[in-house]
Amino acid sequence: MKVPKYYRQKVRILELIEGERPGTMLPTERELADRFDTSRTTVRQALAELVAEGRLDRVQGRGTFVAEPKIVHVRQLTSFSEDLAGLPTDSVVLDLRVEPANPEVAARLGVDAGEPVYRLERVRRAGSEPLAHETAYVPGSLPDLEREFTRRGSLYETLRDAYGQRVVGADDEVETALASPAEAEILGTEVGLPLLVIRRTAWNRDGTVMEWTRSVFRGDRFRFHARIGEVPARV
Amino acid sequence: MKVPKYYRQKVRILELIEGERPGTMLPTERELADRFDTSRTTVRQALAELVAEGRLDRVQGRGTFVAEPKIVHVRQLTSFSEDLAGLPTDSVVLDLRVEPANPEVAARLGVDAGEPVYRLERVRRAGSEPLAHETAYVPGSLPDLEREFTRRGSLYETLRDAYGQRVVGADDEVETALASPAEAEILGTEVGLPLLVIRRTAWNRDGTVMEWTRSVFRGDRFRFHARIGEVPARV
DNA sequence: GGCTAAGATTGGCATAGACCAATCAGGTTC
DNA sequence: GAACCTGATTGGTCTATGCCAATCTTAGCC
Repeated sequence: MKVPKYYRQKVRILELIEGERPGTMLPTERELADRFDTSRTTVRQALAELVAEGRLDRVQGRGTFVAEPKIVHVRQLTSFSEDLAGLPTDSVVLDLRVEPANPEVAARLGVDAGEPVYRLERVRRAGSEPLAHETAYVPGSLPDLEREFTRRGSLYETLRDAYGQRVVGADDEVETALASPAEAEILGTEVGLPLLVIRRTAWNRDGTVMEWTRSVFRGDRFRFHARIGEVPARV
Repeated sequence: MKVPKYYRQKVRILELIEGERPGTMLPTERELADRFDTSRTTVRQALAELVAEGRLDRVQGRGTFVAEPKIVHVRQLTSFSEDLAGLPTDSVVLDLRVEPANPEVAARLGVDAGEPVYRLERVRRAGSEPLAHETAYVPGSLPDLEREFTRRGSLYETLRDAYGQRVVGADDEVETALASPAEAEILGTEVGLPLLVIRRTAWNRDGTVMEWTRSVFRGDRFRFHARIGEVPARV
């Protein structure tokens, strides 16, 4: 099995930070290159993967540091509630408006292209750091949505309490992607880092699609939980 | 918003392959660098991300080609059946043996460290390409497991039919990771490409943990489905 | 004491180039 | 005709280097 040279440096760096507390500073890139007798380019490739895995943080002008472990568990996949396990959460609305459905949105929502739909764009935060960028599309007529939603904060709660629409099922599609410059900016991460993209279609009792949402999560900071079937008797 | 130069080349390459059929060959890296008036290094960085996203395939000595779209949908997250949607599937057993539980496995299975557990290592294939590498740990005493399992092929089916143990619930943890040389070799992919790692804990009616499995999927080829709640009335 | 300017340090980005390894096409040899 | 060799082509890996941008430290000044 061929092991690239940068990968061996990666292993050595892992040994170096083994047991170190988050926030501990690593030697500079130039020093690591010197110490490992290789080029700075190769060292940077090793560091880049460790950053992508959430093991290190790099800050221009300051240095490279041991990162906090991935601790945030999201149970987005498992329930219809919109909150996270444990951490205090808030969500910042970037945009809420009505617009004509583009072909993809129309297909997902089961309406005609061009039909007006609500578009809600948010940034979810856990603690103080950005967690996800979400864009939700909702069909139908929801008078005063902005006011009702602002009052409650939760989309599902608003749909249920203000409009009598209850989500009873959903289909999630999960895949990996890489951060574009726009996504990197919103999520406070770097271009090219791995993301988790989740597309959710949710329906009510009639089988009518109530919502289609595309969520983008930082892959280096978060981990997802999905519980299916019966809850264990103990625990 | 800062857009790195390689990212602009990435967009240009996407335009270049827009509408091209899978298998179409791109210009060589040296030619792209020349045409875009940049260095081969920068072009390669753009190509690397497109490969990681599953848009391109690169083969040393042959060239760079438009990849098949991510078509394989896996519904691992949604059910206890072990098969995939659509494609013919098989699984190759790499190893099946009894070994003492290491601390992590013991904690997940709820047994003491050092206790003997079954360890089943497989490669799942969809069509002819490797899909996932799975290592399952099963506690308890399952006499003749190898024979029973070989006869049926499915672990859940074997546990149910041969040992009267039925899985009624599971907890999945999903996160991104990067391919190690060993994983890249098994999955037929490249070192450093994004993967999806799913760790499943499954229990029976008593709440006893029956299985703990770590699965590693290629992020560039596959997409996951999870259905929760009620199935829609129509569709 | 507090502000500012200058310099050093650190990571970020892009380049040019050398050499290796796999592949393929064409010619040669048997 | 089949097998083999050879050279050209293509992607794979690594190096060395230059300059930019953010940050921190220090010295100087008021």
